[in-house]
Amino acid sequence: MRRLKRAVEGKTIANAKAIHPALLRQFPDATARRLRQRTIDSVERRGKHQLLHLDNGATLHAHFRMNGDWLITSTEDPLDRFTRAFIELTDGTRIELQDSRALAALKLHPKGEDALPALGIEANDAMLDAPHLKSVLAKRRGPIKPALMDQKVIAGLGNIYAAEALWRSMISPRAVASSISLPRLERLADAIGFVLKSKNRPPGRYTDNEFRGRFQVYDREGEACRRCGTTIKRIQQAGRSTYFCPKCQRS
DNA sequence: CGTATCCTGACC
DNA sequence: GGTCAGGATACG
Repeated sequence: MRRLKRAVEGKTIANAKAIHPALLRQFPDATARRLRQRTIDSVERRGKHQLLHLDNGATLHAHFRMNGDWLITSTEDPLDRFTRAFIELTDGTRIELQDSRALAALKLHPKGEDALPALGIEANDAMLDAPHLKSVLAKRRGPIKPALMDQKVIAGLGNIYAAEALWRSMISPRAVASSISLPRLERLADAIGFVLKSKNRPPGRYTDNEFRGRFQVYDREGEACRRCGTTIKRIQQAGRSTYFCPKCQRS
């Protein structure tokens, strides 16, 4: 999002296009054409959502989902093999929505229309503390790990960092969300802040092989817990893999 | 609440 | 060929 911001803020769109059926459904040519000659006033992030605010009050909403990323290129460059949509600016900059699985969201919202779903507190907000967690988790019946990944509970936390935060705070991913004690929620809130700090996470994407194994539990099934040596386990929760240490993460 | 679904690619 | 993948949503 920061790279996007640097590349497009204050610039004017020359052309835009989706080039994959899944993207075209949400961003048809008629919509793409409406972006022409619009200036991008600002780029904003909310949770995992990116909002490009245009000079006519409309908002272009982008969400990478699983695999998405922005490629910043030039209009002279050939399109990347996995580019599913792109926006070209009048200065020759092109931003490509690179998304092999084509699961990303790209949608233009006219002025006045809400581009965002309901979202909880930002994962990196200093106001995210134990009392806040207590109140948003109070009426959840299920386990904590899926609750942490619910964007209405916390905006911006996903599968990796939910697992990392639970490992750091020594809380079982299966712990019932509503019945976690305040002291443990305090550890959890601190852990969320910690694991998201840039100095505590890999500088690249986790699939960039050189950055794997940089997590404490995520994707470490069968390896030794870095705290107690116990073998890291993988379970399924809400259809997603959860990695955790069965010994030092307690319910 | 969990599950199926949207997609394609990497890896076994 | 099967399994898994950083996410969200519609549905039961």
